[in-house]
Amino acid sequence: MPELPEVETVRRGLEPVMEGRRIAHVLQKRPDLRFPLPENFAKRLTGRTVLRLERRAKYILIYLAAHAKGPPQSHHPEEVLLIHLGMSGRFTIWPPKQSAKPDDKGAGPDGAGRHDHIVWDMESGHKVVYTDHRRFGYMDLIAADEIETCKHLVKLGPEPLSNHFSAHSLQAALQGKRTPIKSALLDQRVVAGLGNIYVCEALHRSGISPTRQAQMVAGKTAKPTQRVERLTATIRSVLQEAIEAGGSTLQDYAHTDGELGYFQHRFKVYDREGEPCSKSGCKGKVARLVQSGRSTFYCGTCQK
DNA sequence: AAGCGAACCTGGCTGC
DNA sequence: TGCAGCCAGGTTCGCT
Repeated sequence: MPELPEVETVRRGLEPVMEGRRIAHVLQKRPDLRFPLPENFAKRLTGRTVLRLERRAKYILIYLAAHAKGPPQSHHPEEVLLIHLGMSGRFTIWPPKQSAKPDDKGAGPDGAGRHDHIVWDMESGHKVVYTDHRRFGYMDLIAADEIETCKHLVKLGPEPLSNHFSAHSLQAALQGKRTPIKSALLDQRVVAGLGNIYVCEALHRSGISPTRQAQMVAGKTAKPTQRVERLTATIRSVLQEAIEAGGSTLQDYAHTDGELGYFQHRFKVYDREGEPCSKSGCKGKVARLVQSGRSTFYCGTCQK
């Protein structure tokens, strides 16, 4: 599920519980997620203070202080805990002393749920539980001065909400690509953080057919085409609006069950096969097709 | 070299 | 109710 807006929402949800706080205890229930967890993973996190939480594309980056507070321990360098949520990774925050029962998705306050894999006990008494039933998620520990060049991040394209992403950069990235624009936008080297949902949404909003070849969207000159201009703007607005929608769900997370990131707002085309197109004035209806093994939802009438 | 399908793993839903 | 088959929001690998 998690694309850039969901990952950002999770990051914001973890921040108040983790930033500036110490990890008092780590429970690691299995040696691997998608990949093996780092050597001595639990030990290396225990006692470390979280400096700040950042996000790059779909990765959460948790910066850990160089030295543990309290009793002297080994002198760790400053490190970054890098987290990818895969398809089904999620975090749940359990406030201190809550004697809650496991929720209906199998997560429990003590990490007792069937797919609860990692539990961080913060010094404040909060528990942060990582649950991932498909186990496509992963975590790694990277020296802070190597984070930008580490294997996970080094090939990523521009961050879509930053100044590094522009009609000009997108134009250049799409040129010469014969693959459909839908597939090109899923390529994290072209622009980082989009997934299947937001690619469908951005293409719909910009009126571009998902089957159009990337190189035909971009044209041959350095000057961005109108389609690329529109696409750049809609990628930004679709993501920005989704982050705002996610932010509003965070405000009452304490109200609910502490689960982060799973705001379900309805999308304009995604998963709406057969419904009328929502674009004003358009009489088309939403169709579904499969491109490189993934569902694409689009309107054949207003997307050209 | 680019681009596509399969694989990774588990669970939920649909239809017979 | 049971069960086979299909589907899932991501990434990587291996083949053409």
